[in-house]
Amino acid sequence: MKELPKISEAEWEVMKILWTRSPQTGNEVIEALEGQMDWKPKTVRTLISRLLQKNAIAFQEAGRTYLYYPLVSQDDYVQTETQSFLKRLYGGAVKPLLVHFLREQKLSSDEISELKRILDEKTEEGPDRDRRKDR
Amino acid sequence: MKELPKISEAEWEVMKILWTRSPQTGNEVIEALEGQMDWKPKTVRTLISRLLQKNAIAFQEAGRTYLYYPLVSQDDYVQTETQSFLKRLYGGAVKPLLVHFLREQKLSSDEISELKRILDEKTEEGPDRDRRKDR
DNA sequence: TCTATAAGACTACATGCGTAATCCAAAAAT
DNA sequence: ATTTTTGGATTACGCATGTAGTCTTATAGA
Repeated sequence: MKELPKISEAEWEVMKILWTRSPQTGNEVIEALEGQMDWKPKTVRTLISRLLQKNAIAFQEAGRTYLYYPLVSQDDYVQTETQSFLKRLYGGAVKPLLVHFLREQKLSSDEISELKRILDEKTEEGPDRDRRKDR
Repeated sequence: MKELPKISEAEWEVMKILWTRSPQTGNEVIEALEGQMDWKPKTVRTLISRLLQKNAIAFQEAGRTYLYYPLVSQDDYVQTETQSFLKRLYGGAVKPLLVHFLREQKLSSDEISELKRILDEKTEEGPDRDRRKDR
């Protein structure tokens, strides 16, 4: 697995914009964030520059301006971040977190059904079979 | 809910030590982290000082030295951090995270059973009842 | 009693981050 | 052709963080 660049919280907002649609010009990104983040345009451009340096995004030139697009997938990111989050707070153990959430969170009956269904699938699959290679 | 001080990653390691046992002297904390974190003693003391400033911990004087203890509970912390993590990565929606984990993670059959049991409890409880006051 | 030690206080310094402003060159407007 | 505008590049600056080192003062040892 390649090294994913560290994306800060503010940078993350920019990434989200580019993940939902890309490529986009700087101005488009700025507009998309407007009203939502209360950042000056220059601030957004700074974030874009930093994401470029980190190789989290890239651009194609389109005449006088650039069209930016992500180089890392949101999925990879969420995956990695979640992993390190878990490690930090729950010592890497997933179950305590799951228990915590299943207990604490409001879930609709539909959601509960869906979760149960997923658990059922896992049961059938054979819970203790060697699944090392399955992803 | 009171404002929890922000605890950095390095500081978190110190907190973990104090959460598992307290109060402890600086040296005890330093020893506890030794071999585990590869920090110079002074580094640990800096972290302790910062945690003091942030009111994350406090101390009682014990003769020539201090006995440190946490002022915030690990539970509160994990709770808050998890909340903001979720908001950041999953837009606050718990279900996608649960789905993600139930799918991706290795869980033993025992664990699966336990999770199902918890879901069953929630079902009985009446999924859409107003549970605002239940914690 | 004088001195060495060591705990805690204070200082240090590079890097990352949030939050921009200024500079520069090319395109657009006049 | 000259001026204005505007994207993008560069620079700014304070605070947090990781990672310590130095200073000070009160005990513990000689």
